This record gives sequence, C-alpha cells and structure tokens, in this order.
Amino acid sequence: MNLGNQVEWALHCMTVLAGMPEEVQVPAKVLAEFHGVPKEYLSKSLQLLSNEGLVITSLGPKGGYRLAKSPEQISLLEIVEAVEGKKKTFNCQEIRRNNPCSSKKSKSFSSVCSIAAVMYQADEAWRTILRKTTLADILTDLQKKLDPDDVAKNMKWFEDNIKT
Amino acid sequence: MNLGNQVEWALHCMTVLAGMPEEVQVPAKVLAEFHGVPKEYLSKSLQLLSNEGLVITSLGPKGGYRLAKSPEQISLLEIVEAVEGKKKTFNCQEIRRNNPCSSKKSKSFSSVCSIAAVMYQADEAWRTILRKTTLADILTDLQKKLDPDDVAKNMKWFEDNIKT
DNA sequence: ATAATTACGGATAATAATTATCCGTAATAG
DNA sequence: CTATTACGGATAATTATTATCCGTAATTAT
Repeated sequence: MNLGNQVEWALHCMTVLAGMPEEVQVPAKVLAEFHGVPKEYLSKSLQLLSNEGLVITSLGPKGGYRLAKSPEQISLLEIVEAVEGKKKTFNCQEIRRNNPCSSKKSKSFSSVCSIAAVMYQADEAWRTILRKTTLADILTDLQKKLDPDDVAKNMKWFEDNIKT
Repeated sequence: MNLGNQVEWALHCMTVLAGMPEEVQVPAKVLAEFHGVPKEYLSKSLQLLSNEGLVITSLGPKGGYRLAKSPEQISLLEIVEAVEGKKKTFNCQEIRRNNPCSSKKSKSFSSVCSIAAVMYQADEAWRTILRKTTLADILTDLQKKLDPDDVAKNMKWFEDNIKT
C-alpha cells in the first residue's frame, strides 16, 4: 500500500500556493520546475485539484493556479482525496460469502464483515489526522523550520519566474 | 492507495485458524477452498505469515497451518505487515530538495519535511488501530454476529475436509 | 521402500495501476 | 495576431499486483 507521487507533489504545490500573496497566479510550469518534477504529469494532479474546487485557474499569459480558499480552510485530506480518489484503503471483497457451506444470504452476513470493520476504522483514523491538519498548520510549521534566507530566495525566484 | 487482496485473505485465514482447536492443522488447500481464492497464490501469503512467525507449519499429510501464538497475542498489524511489508504508506521523495534556489544541504532541510511529518502521523494512526486490535477481538465480534448454525456447519465442513 | 500429501521457494506470465509524454482545443493577455 | 496558459484525450512506458507452474524436501501411512 503506497500513496502515489502525485499526492506528494500536490501537497507541496498547495503549500507553495498557500505561501503566496493571494492574487498571485502560479503556472504549472513554474511549480514543476520548482519541485523538479515533470510538468505534463504534474498538470494532471493540478487539474484534479481544480476539479475538486481547491484551486482557481486562469488561462493565457499571466494565467496559472491560486488557492480557492484560505489555507485555514483547506485540509490535507481534501488534497489527498482530490488526487488519490475517495476510495477506502481497504477494499473488502466479501470473501466470507465464498464460504462453501452457508448461503450467501445467511444472516451471518447481514452486518459488515468484522475484519473489514476494523480496517475501515483504521482507514478513518488515518483520514482524521489528514482532515484536521490544514495548509495553515503546514505553513506554521515551515515558518519554524525554514531558514528565512531560503524563504526570501524562494520568493525572489518565484517573482523572477512568474510572468507579470 | 489500496491494500492488496492478499491482506484480506491473510486476515480471514488467520481468523479461521484462531477459531480452530489449538492442535488442528489446516492445509492451504482447505483455506483456499473455504475462501474461494486461488490456492497457489494464497500459499504465498501463508508463507509470509510463516516467515514472520505468526503461524507454525508442518509438512506431509496431516500437515498445514496453525497459529504460533494465542489469538490475544496476534494483532492485525502483525498480519498486515507480514503480508504487505513494513514500509510507510507515504514514501517521501524529498522533492523539497529539488528547489532550484537553495542548497540541498540547507539547514531548512535538516528536520523532517513538514508534509511528510503529517503523513507519517496519519500512517501511525492507522497502524495504531491495527496494533491494538487482536484476532481475539475479531473472534469476539464474530461470535455476536454469526448464526450459530453457520458456525456449526463451518466446523463440520473443516472436519470433513481436513485429513486426520 | 513406496506412494501420497504437504510447505516452500524459484521462475515465469498475465493483468492492472502508476507514471509519463504528446497533442489538439479553447481562453486570455499583450 | 502571437505567445502563453489550462484542459482533456490518447497513448506509451514502467512498475506493481495477481496468478500459475514446477522442483525440492519433509512427513505420514501403507
């Protein structure tokens, strides 16, 4: 079980956007170059974020991506689910019903499989952490960890690379 | 992100073994038929469980699998990790280091990536649920849900299908 | 001894998911 | 009118998952 790279990329992109002044639009090309990932493929993730209404896009020169909501209002779960989909991490195949000696419709099977129930509970615990963490939390944490010089250099780099 | 079917199969097999009298050895063939899954492939999972010391095996006619510990002592996490491996669900690629305008060894990167930290926290929350749930808990839950008639039929079926 | 049955592990193949690229379309700014 | 951008469809390459096959060694009963 492994989350795809797209999730990591999307989370980092959203963090970058969260750190930008509100009105700035960052094109996919710039986000890709900043993170050292392939632009075409990253675009797919960004489009998924757009589909889910987490970012606002605009076309043409000066176009690009910006957050659709404030960082406080965007949870990591929304981002992960936008890119990865909303399916549970455990996909119960109901193999208990393959049991050769009781009817598939036995009342033994009327409630959710005991094993699946625990797996769903674990899945939900995972989601709960992601749901209660917002981009604002990430920014706060980064502020403590990042070298202010690096932050300044980054902002300068974005200024230089975004058409205005 | 999705757990493989092998995990589901292994969990069900371990549950079956947990419900057996201690001395009974259940062959892979019987476990596969009971769950309606391919025997050869299921064997791979069972061997992983064996490698991790969760089951004891014996060869020859009358051979098969039985639990290596009591159901109270076997957590679902052990089973999941035996089959799925112990890698975290989030595989941080450290793309922050691809940043074109700060050294890869900047002190900004000395602590764990803020995003990865949350993902690891979520991963750990998932594992915590699985770690604290044992096969005994599953059995208890099943006892409430299963039709006693079905249980009796199942035990009969295993008696008939296990060489003694 | 011999035959039947079992776990085990290596090799291989088939299928599905992930990762990645390419290109045409529509919108927008200068 | 040109350059630039997001978007989505099509396709390909790579990797992971699912599955099968077979030889070996151990064990049981005949």
